[in-house]
Amino acid sequence: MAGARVALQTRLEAAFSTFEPDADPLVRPSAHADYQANGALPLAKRLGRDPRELACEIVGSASLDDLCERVEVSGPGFVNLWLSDAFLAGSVASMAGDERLGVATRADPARTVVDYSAPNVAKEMHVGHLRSTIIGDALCRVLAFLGDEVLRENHVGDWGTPFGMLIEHLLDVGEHEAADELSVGDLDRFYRAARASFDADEAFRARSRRRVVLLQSGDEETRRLWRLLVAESTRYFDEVYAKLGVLLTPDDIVGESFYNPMLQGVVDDLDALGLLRDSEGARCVFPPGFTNREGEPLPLIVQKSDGGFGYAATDLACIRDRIERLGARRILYVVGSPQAQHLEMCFAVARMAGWLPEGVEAVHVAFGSVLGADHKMLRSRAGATVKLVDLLDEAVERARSAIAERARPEVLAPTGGPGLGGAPQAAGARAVDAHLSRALGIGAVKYADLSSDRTRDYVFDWDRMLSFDGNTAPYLQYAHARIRSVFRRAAADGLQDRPGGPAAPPLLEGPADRALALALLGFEEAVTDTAESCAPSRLCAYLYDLATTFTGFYEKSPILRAPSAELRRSRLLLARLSADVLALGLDLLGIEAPEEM
RNA sequence: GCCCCCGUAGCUCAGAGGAUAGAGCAGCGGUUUCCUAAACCGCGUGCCGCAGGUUCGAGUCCUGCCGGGGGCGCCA
Repeated sequence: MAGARVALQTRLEAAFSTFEPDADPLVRPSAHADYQANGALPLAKRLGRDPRELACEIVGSASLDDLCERVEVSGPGFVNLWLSDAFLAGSVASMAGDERLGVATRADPARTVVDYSAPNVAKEMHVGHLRSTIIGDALCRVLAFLGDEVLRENHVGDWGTPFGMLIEHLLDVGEHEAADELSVGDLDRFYRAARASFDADEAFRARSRRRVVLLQSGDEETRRLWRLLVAESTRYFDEVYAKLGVLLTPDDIVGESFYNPMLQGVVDDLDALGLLRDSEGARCVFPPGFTNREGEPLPLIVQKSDGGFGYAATDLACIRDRIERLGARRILYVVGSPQAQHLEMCFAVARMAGWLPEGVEAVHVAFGSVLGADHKMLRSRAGATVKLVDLLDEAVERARSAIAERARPEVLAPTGGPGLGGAPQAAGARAVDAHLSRALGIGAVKYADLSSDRTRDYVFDWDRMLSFDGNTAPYLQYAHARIRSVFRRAAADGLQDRPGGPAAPPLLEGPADRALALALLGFEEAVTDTAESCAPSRLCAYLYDLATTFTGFYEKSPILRAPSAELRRSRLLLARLSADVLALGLDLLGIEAPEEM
């Protein structure tokens, strides 16, 4: 089944094509009708016809009778379309009878690599990793739901010159002590201490440089120490991912070290293709169209003047590997916008080398920075970068206290009472279900990130994201929980909302019921649109619109107290489907939808 | 200096070349014998940064400027 807009578009395309092949009817949601088609105006211009007259002819030749109850040409040549209740109700019924809620899988699923998160070994995860992780994870879920074969790739920074320093520091601290420190998650302290030794101590610097050489040359003991750093960090990342509730697992990690053996081949092959040039001792490719501050061609440095490989070499090896070995047809890089030029250059060079062939897409899914209330890059009060775990813990804590302040008694966990081994509670504090706090707090952080246009910077604001009003996770979660509560009540009253077999169409009496049906039918397009634009904010906007439309329905159309049994059944169907769409939509964003709040 | 992104209500943000530019917050006022009031309803706002251009039609596309952010050779 297709969404309502797509159905109208398809029918009108047939009518338009008799006047001009491939003319686009431009069907859009409308304030003046259910939908409007704007395509007659530009077509009339092209054909040199009177637009209103042409619109009337098109409407006359279009077969819309089974979809629309009313079609009207308006103004200079807009075509206003009102769906028939029969079509609306039938579409809702078939959506309700479908496990995928009417969202078809793609006709041409693509093997898609999603490169996201990318923390660094032995370094703290900070808010910069937050956006990549959240956005990338939502895209993975949406694409997988649409049937794409999604390969999650966590391009962890686990290689390079800093590892000489880190390993030497590891030895200074002692392996076991260092492992403890790393697993506790105080990675900044570890890294800073290593850095401090490196900056202050000439002997340490010399050791570090020797250690890098040992690491590169495959010295077994050095490799063992390196693996120790990687393993402890991986465990730490995994804890953060569990806290965040994202799909990433240790199996998704393909660190920079993985590409190390391929780097010489990248350089050699670029050389053989005649793309390499020496510049100030470095070996570079100069893709056309990129210039530096003097207006001279800008190099992509693949091999540094000291013989080491630059990160560009790794990124090129990576693109190559993803296409040749993994068979990717699409690669999404969920990486901050500052890296736009670097990625564009890598893509350009990969195309020049033939590694990124026609028909394979490499996309920079760029995102802006997280800003504090002062509109500057988000920092802690002390001015340091904000640790991601601290931020997540604060989110859960803030959600917990918001719930304790306002929640109804039944969602508060039973208090264990003193002396039962639980932590003593502050005076007046009420115990709150930990899972609910987590669902709300983490959901709020994720939704705040996903709901705004990812290319823009966004202002991080606890009060706004945790508000139960406006375009927030708690609002959507509440809308969902409230619907579920209707069904708990229905069950308690012995009402069965879902008889076996396919659902009978709803009745759609009254504007609120009808508006809800119309909103529900927009789900498929919201999902496909999100996938196509790699913009989770589209799905957020849809879900918020659905939730507000449902709320209008909830206020105006009594469900359990509907005047007739038939109307009650109809409204239960609409309510059930609304809750299911909200839950599935939130799930595609990686956000939990608690049954009760 | 060059390149990229962004400028929409007091604030945070939506806006698919289409009709009268929309939400939420904040402010004021209302709604609970009623399925979750963590909700809902009502009330006001706009030189869509500025100036040109393309178009039947521009917040949306193009050019220039102004303002903010970022990038611009061996860090990733």
